[in-house]
Amino acid sequence: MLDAAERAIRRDGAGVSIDDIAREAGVTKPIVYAQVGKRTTLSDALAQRLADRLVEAAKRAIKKRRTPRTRLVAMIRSNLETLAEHRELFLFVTSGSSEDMAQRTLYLAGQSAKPLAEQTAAARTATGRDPAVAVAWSYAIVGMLNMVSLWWLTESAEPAERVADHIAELLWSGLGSDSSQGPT
Amino acid sequence: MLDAAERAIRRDGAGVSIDDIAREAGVTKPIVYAQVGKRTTLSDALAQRLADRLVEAAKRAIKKRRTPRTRLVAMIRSNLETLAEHRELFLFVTSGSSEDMAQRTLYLAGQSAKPLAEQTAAARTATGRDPAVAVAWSYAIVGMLNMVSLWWLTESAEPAERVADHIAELLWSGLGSDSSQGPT
DNA sequence: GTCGATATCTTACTGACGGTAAATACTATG
DNA sequence: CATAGTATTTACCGTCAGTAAGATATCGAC
Repeated sequence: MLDAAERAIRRDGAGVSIDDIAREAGVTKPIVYAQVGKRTTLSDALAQRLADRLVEAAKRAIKKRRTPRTRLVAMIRSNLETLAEHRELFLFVTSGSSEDMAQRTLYLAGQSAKPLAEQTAAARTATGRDPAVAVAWSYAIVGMLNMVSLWWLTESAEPAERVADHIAELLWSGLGSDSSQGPT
Repeated sequence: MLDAAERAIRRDGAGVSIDDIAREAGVTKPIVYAQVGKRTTLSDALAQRLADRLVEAAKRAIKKRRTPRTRLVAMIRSNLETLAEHRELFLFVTSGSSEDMAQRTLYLAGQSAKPLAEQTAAARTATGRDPAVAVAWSYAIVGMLNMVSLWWLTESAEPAERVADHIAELLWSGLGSDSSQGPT
């Protein structure tokens, strides 16, 4: 059923109607409602699947790399490519009106961010630094990746590799690595 | 008229209907359509205003600071507080279904990001480094700020000051400042 | 095999909303 | 007062989320 929903989204775009999804699943609307609840519930479930895939792909991607820096590049690139593969699904789960979208976006972000946060907290604790930044950092990184992905998917012609390199440099070395610059 | 729309959004939330906006403006629906066009046009116009305010507030905030690093903290904090002040408006312009929301989110981001991008490019050119990263970095930073703001507005109880400090540290020094960590 | 009960699916409906066309009130000019 | 033209409203259409009532199938009892 969720698979059918994904097929319908892939075919008809993020603005697909429940009726379309039902048709794609070979049933009628009330069946969809009985199985997955209202639209927001469906979105939540699909967001969960997407988050799982992102985390899964990231894990697979960084397994081959050895240094933290190359792992970072691999993770970013994996994120770009996974979202490119599920473009409409990504738009579907991040759309939806008002309060609800905020909740779901945060949930999606939170799922992706949790591994990052745990590890960042552990690493900082291990080196005797404040782990309190971990949660904020995780959301920051996920938000960054989401926006960059959206931009890359929609407006950029650069290869994923290049974009991933750029973002990794920012994320790894920061703006301060050249001390003469900063926001004006 | 746009002011009335903002009042309606503030009062009734991001899911406000055009009829509500018209009522708030003391007119009827077709007048709204005649003056600002369809819902997406309205959203675009309000996104522009919000972007202007963000840039304006950021400029004001960093004027008092001297070092790049403190300017960065001030900019982030200004972003958090400005979006907190316009929470519902922020949710309104970043919602909306499907393809359309992507366009507008990118536009909003692009507006906020433009000053950042120009300056980053200039600074990097001045120090003999590749300025090609500038555009990607701008979107990255804006996405980061948006997500952190959303999280902070919705789920965090920490003061803006602390969050701004955390994010500034990430953005200024990067993940690599302690070389033992990195994504797993 | 037939009848009745229960679970399952579908058709049909409601309410809300975005967007627009037709109707109406208003104003200016002769 | 009449008429032309404009501003505004009322009334409408199509679409869609969500649900209730009706139809159909399944299964047990006799």
